[in-house]
Formats: sequence, C-alpha cells, structure tokens
Amino acid sequence: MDRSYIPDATLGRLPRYYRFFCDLKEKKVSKISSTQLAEMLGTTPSQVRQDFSALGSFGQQGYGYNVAQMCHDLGQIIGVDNHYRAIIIGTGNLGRSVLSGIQFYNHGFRLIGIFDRKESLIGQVLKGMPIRHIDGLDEFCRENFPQMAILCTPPSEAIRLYDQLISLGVKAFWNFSGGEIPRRPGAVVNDINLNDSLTSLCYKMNIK
Amino acid sequence: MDRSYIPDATLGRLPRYYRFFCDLKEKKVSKISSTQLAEMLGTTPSQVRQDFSALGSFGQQGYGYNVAQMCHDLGQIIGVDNHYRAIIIGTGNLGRSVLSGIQFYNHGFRLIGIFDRKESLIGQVLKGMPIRHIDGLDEFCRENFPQMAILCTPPSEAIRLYDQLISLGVKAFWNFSGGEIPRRPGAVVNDINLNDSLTSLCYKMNIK
DNA sequence: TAGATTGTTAATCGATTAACAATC
DNA sequence: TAGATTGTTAATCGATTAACAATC
Repeated sequence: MDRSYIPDATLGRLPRYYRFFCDLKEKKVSKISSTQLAEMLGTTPSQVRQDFSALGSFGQQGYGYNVAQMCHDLGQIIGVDNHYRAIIIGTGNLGRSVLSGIQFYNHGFRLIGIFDRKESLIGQVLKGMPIRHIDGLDEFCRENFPQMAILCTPPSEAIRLYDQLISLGVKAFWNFSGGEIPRRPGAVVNDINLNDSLTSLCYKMNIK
Repeated sequence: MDRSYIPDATLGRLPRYYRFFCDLKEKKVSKISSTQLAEMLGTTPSQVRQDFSALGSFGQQGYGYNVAQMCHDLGQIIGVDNHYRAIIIGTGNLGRSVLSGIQFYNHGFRLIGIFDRKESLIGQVLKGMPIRHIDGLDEFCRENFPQMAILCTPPSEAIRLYDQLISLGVKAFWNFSGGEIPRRPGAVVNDINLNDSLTSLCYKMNIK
C-alpha cells in the first residue's frame, strides 16, 4: 500500500471509480474484473489496473476486484469519513441547488452554516438551518472552525470572501462564482465554471 | 492558420483563454504578452505561446498579442456566433440556477424551450418563455430543431431523454443529472458532476 | 491443476518546458 | 537600429497502452 506518488491523471479519475464501486455495491455485485469495469467506464482494462495499482489497492489474480473491499479502500483514500465542516455563502438559485442536490455527508462533508447578505432572507430555514447574515461570518468561524467554504456569490464578492476565509482558517473552497481565485499555498480550490463548460460545448459542436 | 490538429490539452484551456481576452477587452487593455498572460493564468509563457501557436492565432514578435484581435479569433474558433438552438429539461433548483445564471447568447447558444414534467409548473414563464410539458417534447423538436439539450432531471430520466433526443436530431448535451450517459458517435456531451467534484475536494483536503 | 485475471515492465504517445533563432 | 517578444524546435516529463510473467 505504498502511495507515495499517485499520478494526477489517476487522482482525477478517483471520484468516478469510487462512485462506480458504491453503485455496484448497492446493486449487490460482489466482484468485477478490470475488463468489465473498463467497459462500463468507457476506458481500457490497462488503465484501470494501472490506476488501482498506483492507488495501492489490490485485486486478486484470477478473480478480479472485490466490490465491497474496493468501496471501503477507495473511501479511505478519499477520506469520506472525515466529514469536514462546510459552510455555504450565497443562497440564490445556485446556492439552493447545491443545498438541495448534494448529499454532503456521503461525500466527506457536514454542512454547519448557511450565509447570505440579503436581509429579507436572514432567519429563513434551509436544510434545518437558519440563514445567517454574512456580517456574522467572522464570529461564526472563530466559534465553529469551518474547514471548507462553498462560494455561491457573485465573482467579486467570492474573491474577497476567499481571502477573508483563509485568514479565518478555512482550508478548502468550492468555487461556483465564476471568479478567478488566486491560488494560495495551503488552500485547495475546486472551480465549477459553467460558462467555460458551455463555451467548450459550443466549440465541440462547431468542429463536428 | 492551419489547425488540422489541436492538442486536447490546448482545447481544454481554450474557454478560459477566451474569457480572459474578453475581460481584457472590456477593460480596454489593447495588448498583452505571453509573460503577462501566463502570470494572470497561473501558467507559463511557454505554454501560452505553444497553445496559441497550435490554435493558429498569431501574435506579433516584439509586441505581444492584440486583445481585440485574439478575442475575435478565438471567438471564431469556438463558434460563439453560431447561437445553437438549446432547450432545457427540468426546472428544479438546478435548472433554474442555469436559467438565471448563464448568458447563453454570449457563449454560443440561444434558448428556445423549457420543459418539465410537473403539471403545476406548466405555463409558468421563465426567461420570457412558458414552461412546456415534457409530453410535447417530440412535437416541439420536429418543429423547432433544437441542437443542444440541457439535462437537469434525475439521472435515470436524463439517460432516457438522451436517447430520445438523439433520435430527434439533438447533437449536444449538457448533462447536470449526475447520470452516466453512454457516448454515441455524432453526439457530444459535457458532464457537470457536482458529487464527483465534491469527492475530489475531500481527497485534496485529506492529503494536505 | 488449468483458467482467469491481476500487477508490473517496457514501449508508445502526448503534453510541458526550455532555449533560441526569427522578426516586428 | 536595438529591444522585445513571438513561433518553433528539441528535450524532458508524464500518461496511456500493450504484453506477459506472476499467482490466485
């Protein structure tokens, strides 16, 4: 189980592998071969084996991969049991769709706070939690130590919040704002840029 | 301007390049060097020049890249003026956030129809358009020829709709459902999988 | 044991970086 | 002309694919 170095390309595929194994487990499939899995994923058996080898998880020669085992092992590598404390800022359509559509707990997080700037929304209950005013963000962070923040505000506000939150100890950001967030050592950022995704779809249609 | 072959990695960066040049144009910046641009993007001058060289667009030695020109040229390559006809299916939180947050016209598309299954929503007006019942999808497509579909339904429905829409001539899909859509020749798909993105963020926190 | 399938090594392919001649 | 900066070539690095020995 030496995972001193795992290629970036492998890590990029890790969430999808994990999702497939969880689904297979749900469907009571007990084992699967690299060939079958590659078929489902639209990739090659070689890549599947190379990836799992790099991740340090083991199949069994002549048998394949044990679904429950892989599900557990990949979950460990990802750290889904850590349930990092998360807050969300911005409860417009985007914020609300994240709140309603994502199962935080199954994906390694626990939601502990919801923030907005709009006075009329403060106190409204979402997911069993009141919307708090953004002005109380500092105090909230000093008391509750959120580790991850979901940025669902306009771009310029997201960029400001980013630095503010870093100084408050937040280590990870899920950025839906479309704003360009400067990378800082010690902070990790996942961007969801819908405009860029739409642009790329246009390009793909254009060349076909 | 030979763009017989453009590397995938370059194409993956194309939307972001385009966005940066559009922003610079808005800010009345007239020219920029690969070094300055690389600084803004968090990459290397070498990569910037290599990419633009592959795309067939030209800077000027000793000067840099003309912002307005690049904006125009990259827009041409992407095909933003095509304004492909798009429909959206599903007007839950996710669908509504796409409808309210995306400027279709600026990114190569034109929205021509909104669909849902829920009776109580039919007729409600969003973005100046009535929500139509999904049962009228076939007829609508045969009359209006949508080229792209945004899937904001639950996964299983998205997968069904995908094949239905392909048979109706739809060529591109923006898949927010989280469902795994089988690739078909002649169809292009851009997936937005929020669960996978969250999983990867968890992993990144876990290793830090 | 025989058959199946992994894990790993080697070969190929693609992407990034470095360096510099070309040229505006 | 001199200075700046591109475009392109070559070198390095990383990812994918192919092949097969190891082994359950």
